[in-house]
Amino acid sequence: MAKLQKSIDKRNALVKATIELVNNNGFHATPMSKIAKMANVSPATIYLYFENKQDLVNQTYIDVKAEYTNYAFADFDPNMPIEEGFEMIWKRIADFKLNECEHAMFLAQCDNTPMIDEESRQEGIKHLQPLLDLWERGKKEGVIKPLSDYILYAYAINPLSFLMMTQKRGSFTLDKAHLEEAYQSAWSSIKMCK
Amino acid sequence: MAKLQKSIDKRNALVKATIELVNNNGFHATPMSKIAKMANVSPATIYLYFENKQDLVNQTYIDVKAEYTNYAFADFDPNMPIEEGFEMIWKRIADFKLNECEHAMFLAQCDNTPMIDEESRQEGIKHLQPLLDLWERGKKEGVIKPLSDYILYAYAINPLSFLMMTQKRGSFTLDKAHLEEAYQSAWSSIKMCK
DNA sequence: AAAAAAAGAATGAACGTTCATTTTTTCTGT
DNA sequence: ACAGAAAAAATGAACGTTCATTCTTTTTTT
Repeated sequence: MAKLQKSIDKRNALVKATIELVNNNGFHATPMSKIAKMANVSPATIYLYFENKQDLVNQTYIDVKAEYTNYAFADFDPNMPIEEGFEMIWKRIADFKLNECEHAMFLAQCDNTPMIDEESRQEGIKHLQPLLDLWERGKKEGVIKPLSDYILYAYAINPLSFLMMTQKRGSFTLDKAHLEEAYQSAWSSIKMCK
Repeated sequence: MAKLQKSIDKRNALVKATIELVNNNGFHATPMSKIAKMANVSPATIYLYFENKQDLVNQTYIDVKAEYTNYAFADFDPNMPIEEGFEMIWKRIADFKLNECEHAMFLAQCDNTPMIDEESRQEGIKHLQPLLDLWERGKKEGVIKPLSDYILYAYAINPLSFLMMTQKRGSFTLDKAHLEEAYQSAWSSIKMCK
């Protein structure tokens, strides 16, 4: 176990360094040598844990995506009432984007860039299923508008990425009150009107 | 004029090649030599038109951003009624993201990446003023929710970027009906409820 | 003929990756 | 429990390649 533990620590340090450097400099300006230095490791050691640079960034993406969805669904129970479940998930996602914003920024960069392999991208999407299931149920119950999942995501969830990004750029800070406003906008854009 | 024209043609070809290559391969995988080849120009010639690679990508960004806002506000008149003006701008933006989606994708990539200088980013934001002015007027008239411009943009405009991206990835196509639904979601997320 | 624009080849630096070696960990027999 | 052999992990230096940029020459325009 001691041996395995050490390996995991090193792998995590490499993933962490990748996130930080890609966030600050972009993929195009983060050489393996810098990643190694930041993780306190020799460049050659990276290749004991990852096949090559592409594999490192793919695996980092999948790791962070999994962390994101675990965080989002941590307290969620598929039997909850629709609105309650949605609010819980939405607020967990908002928390993630604000508290773990290094990780959220990394995902935003990956999602708009050809820097991740298509295969890893697909892998990352899978974990979102509970939210899609909730929407499906909501549509059947007549609580959620009968729109494509993509449109629902675009209006209910994706705006948080934009807000996180502008906040990170310093032009604007998202306080408690803003967050409640944003939640109301999100919910009202997907709920069935009475 | 012949000379000037020729120069402009060459500059445009370089900008166009940059957009196409960065879209398909990412900034990290588009060398100057490929840009030159695609523009039918020697690598050395790039440096007659641009200081260096960073300058080329900054200028490309500003060019595309200006094209975007020109397109968005082409038929807009600041004296229009709020809702009519918003609908016009929104639909022009939607058109741009669907018809000029190479350019829209390039902007999406730039906006979530540290590949553009902060100065050029600021330069690109300026042209959005007419929309902010419209919202300001809407808030005064009690037609638009009194929210921060960033939140309004996040819910009313930004979802289009996400939809364009997923459409480009082929998972989904945004038809006329979808577009009308999306517009209704956008408007209902920012309009004052009666 | 002079000036400007463009070209291809050249340059030095930086990159991703691998190689030969050293260090650390694990295993074995006593 | 422990010496020491075997295996595994880690390293720094080195390799070949590719890159952004520049230099010198050629071509085109004035």
